[in-house]
Formats: sequence, structure tokens, C-alpha cells
Amino acid sequence: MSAGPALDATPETIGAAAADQNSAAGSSSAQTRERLIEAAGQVFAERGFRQATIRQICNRAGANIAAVNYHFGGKRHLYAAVLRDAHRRSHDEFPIFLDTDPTDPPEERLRAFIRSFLLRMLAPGRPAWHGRLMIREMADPTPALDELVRDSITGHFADLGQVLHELMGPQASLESVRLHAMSIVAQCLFYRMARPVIERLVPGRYGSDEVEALAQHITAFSLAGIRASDDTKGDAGGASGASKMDIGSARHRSDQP
Amino acid sequence: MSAGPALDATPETIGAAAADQNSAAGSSSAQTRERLIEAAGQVFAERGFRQATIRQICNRAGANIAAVNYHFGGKRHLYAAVLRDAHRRSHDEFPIFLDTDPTDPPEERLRAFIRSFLLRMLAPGRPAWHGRLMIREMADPTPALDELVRDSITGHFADLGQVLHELMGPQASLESVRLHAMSIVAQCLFYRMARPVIERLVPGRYGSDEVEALAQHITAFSLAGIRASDDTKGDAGGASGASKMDIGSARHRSDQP
DNA sequence: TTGCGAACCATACAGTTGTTTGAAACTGTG
DNA sequence: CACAGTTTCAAACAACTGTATGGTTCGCAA
Repeated sequence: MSAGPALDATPETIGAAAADQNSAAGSSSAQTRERLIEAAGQVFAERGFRQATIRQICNRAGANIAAVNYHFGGKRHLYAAVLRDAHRRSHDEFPIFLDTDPTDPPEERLRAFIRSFLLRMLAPGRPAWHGRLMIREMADPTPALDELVRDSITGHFADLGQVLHELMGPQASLESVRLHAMSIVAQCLFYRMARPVIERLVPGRYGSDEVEALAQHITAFSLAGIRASDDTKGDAGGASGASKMDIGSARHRSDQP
Repeated sequence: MSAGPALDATPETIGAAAADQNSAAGSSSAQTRERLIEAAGQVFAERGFRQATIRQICNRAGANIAAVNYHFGGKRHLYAAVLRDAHRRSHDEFPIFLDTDPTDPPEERLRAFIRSFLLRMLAPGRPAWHGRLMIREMADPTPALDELVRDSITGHFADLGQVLHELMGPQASLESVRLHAMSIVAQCLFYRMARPVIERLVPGRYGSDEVEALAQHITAFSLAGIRASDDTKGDAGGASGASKMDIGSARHRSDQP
């Protein structure tokens, strides 16, 4: 039907097959694929999906203009592959509860969540693509956002809700936990999203060098807000006091059939 | 040199001249200008500057394709005009300290700031362009962002800093005030910026209907964070205890020469 | 009416976009 | 070497973009 290698298979399948065929250095096809994803990650992060051009990506990857269509079946599929790759890399390097385990007190896990989130957003180099791409997806969604929310965001949001639920006590309402979770996520996202404005407002500050200080501030600020939440008033969301709280409406990331 | 009416004059000048010529219903030129800005506001907010097309804007405005170049001198100038218009309208409707005056306690002014900010971001209809356009400018800046920061954001940020300074006491450091201001702004921006994600995570919630509840939560959450800030530790920013604190580095909005 | 400038219009233009195509180069295998 | 499959390549394609152009219509004063 169409040219190119196994366009109907998942990227994982392709990767495994390529590794089987040539486990040492990777086949020529896999090498080009890798270079394309690398270059596309840069260009998509810099200019966004629509503004990025195939020619620029292929130029930076040292590949022919037709390579994207041959290896990925089109710009859109390349973009989806980049998004998956960036997400995997950034979460490999900065797991959601970095340097903690579930037995640590919730304050410590919240601190780790915030720090890891900030690192994912602000760390320089390759994992930073994820943050920039996520911000772009929010401001100007593509069809890839559905997959992103389903496979990644929902689960992380639920994990944060779990920690908050422990901190706020069993009487905390679902509604209140959600609002507090969003206040925390908002602060972490802010330093990536508002970067162009921050740069102009306070030049040279609040970048990747200051992640620790920012994490410290956001944690302290938020813990105070959490502890002050007197949640004994009316609850519009119901389900108050549930031991395991599903904070979002979608399925948890590890519940896929 | 170029066609079109008074392209070298400011929009205000054009408006005044048009009003002089035809004070009742506006000249034909002013009517078309108005329709173009209206349509362009919609399209720019929906699709962003680069993705929006002149043809779509003119089509929606019932104008010819050449109208944009004739009346504004190009797509970029039209966009700048739309940004100015949207900013003016949204701040006319929702002033920064809505329903308060400087003698009110700082808690009340903070609440008003947050509520007004949220209304500007989430209110439906025409003033909502401003919020969407601002988010787009952050995610994908155009040359218009410089003007936006200089003429609007800097001043509002300083005003918020003033309120926070009153709340935190004279020993609060510039650095600490800045961080707290950003935590508050972040929460307000979040519900506009993350709308596509929120829609998928918790469908039908946290939109324009819930501004009052959101303002209530953000105010309470942030006041707790502010009051917990024990700011007697080291200060990296200097200028601690200044009576009038210029939180940003740029000029205040009302200090223009 | 005539004259004149402002406003509008259909059309054309040059540039860029993602994608397609058919052939060439390369790869490993018999 | 010969051959088949994979990968790369230059060129072309159709669609779409912002802008420019030259002529037409409109509003109004003399």
C-alpha cells in the first residue's frame, strides 16, 4: 500500500525488530530514524508542530526531504513519535517521586514530586523537549494531546492526589484535593510556560539553575496552603473519605487493558 | 508610498479622526476596521497568529482579502491592533483591583486581584480574547510580546508585589515577594493555559462558571502560603524593607515619558 | 453634472508547505 | 557476479500563504 518499513507496526515493534536484525550498531534505517527524532525534537520544541518544517528537520538530521514520509509516514506520525520519545526520556531521568519511596512521609514525597516536575520542565538538554512540547500542546493542542493526557498526565495527577489526600486527612473532599493539586501543578508549569515573560520581567533569573530554590519555595508555599485547608465545610464532589481517590475522570495510566 | 488611510498614525489618532468626520455611526472605513478587528480577534484567539489566515479573517468580517493590507498595512499590524484592543477591553471590564480601593485591607485587595485576573482569563465572550492571546504569546512569542510586557504586565506585577509587600511585612525580601507573586499569577494563568488538559481530565469543570469558587480557593491557599513565609533568613535580592518595591526590572506602566 | 479621493474588489504573484514519485545507490545473500 | 529488498535521493506536485496591482464603485463637494 505505502512505502516505508512497517508503518502499521508500533514504534516499539519496529525498534525491537531493528535491534534483532542488527543488535550492535543499529541498522541504517534505525540510525536515520534516530537522527530524525533527535532533529525533530529540537525543531518541534523550538517552533511548534505547525511552524516546524519537514525540510528544516531533515536538513538538521542530514537526511533527504522524503525521509520523514518514508520512515514515519508523515509529519504527524513523526511528531507523535517525538512526543513519546521525549516523554519516556524525561521520565527515565526524572521519575515522578525522585529519590523517595512510598514509605517516606507525604511531605517528603510532595517535595520530591515538585522538584522532579520542575527538573522535567527546566532541565537543559534533551529531556527539556518534553516540557516545551507539553506547553505547546496546551496552548495549541494537536490530536496527540489525547494520548498524552491518557497515558501520562492522568496517572501523575492521580499520584499527586494520593499524596495530597494523605496530607489533608481523610475528611478532605475530592473537590478540595483537586483544587490543591492544580495549585501545585500550576506553580510548576508556570516557570516553563511563562519563561518568555519572566525573561523580560526579571532577566536571567528563575531558570534551570534555580530549580532547587524554586522547589523549596513551591513546597513551603503549598504545604502552608494545604495545612490551612479547613475542609469540614460542604462538599460538592462527594466521595469524601475514600481511601484510594481517583482524582481525574479518566483511567489510571497503569490500568490499560 | 503605500495605500490605505493614515498608516503612519497611531490607532488612537485614526479613531479620533474618524469620530470627527462622522461622529454618529462611524465612517465606512472605521466600520470595516472594526469588523476586521472583531473577526481577527476571534481567528487569532482560535488559531494563533501564524496559523490564522488573512483570507479566513476577511471572510468572517465580510471584507475583501485586500482589506487587511489596506486598513492595517499587513497581518502583523492587524495582530498588534487586535492585541491592544483586547487588552483595553478586558481591563475596562475587569480592572486590576475590581470593586476595591487602596484603603481596603491587603487581604481584600489580593482577593480582588485574583478574582479580576481569573475573570479576565475565563470570562466568556469578547474580553476572553485577551487571555487566549496572552497564553499564545507565552507559548509562542511574537514581536508583540515586548510591547505587552512593557505596557501591561510589568505594571500589574508591581501592583501585586505592592499588596504582597503589605501582607508580608517590611522585612520581606524582594526575592520572596517575587516568588510569592509568581505563585499567585501561576495559579490564575493555569485555568486558562491548561484548559485543554483540564477539559480532558475533569470534563465540564473549572470553566467560566466557577470563577468565584476558584478565586476563593486560590486566595485562601495563597494567603496561607504568604503568612507562613518566615522571611527572616538570608536575602539574595537585596533592597529588603524598601517602602515602594519595584518588583520587576522594567519601567512601571504609568511612568511612560 | 463633473471631479476627486477614499474604499473596495477580483485577480495575479512569488514563496513555502507536506507529500509523491521514479530512479539511483546501497545492503546482504545466493 | 547477479539479484532482490531496503534505503536514499533529486525533482516535481498541488495546495496554500501574505501581499501587490489595476480597475471599479462610492460619497460628497464644487
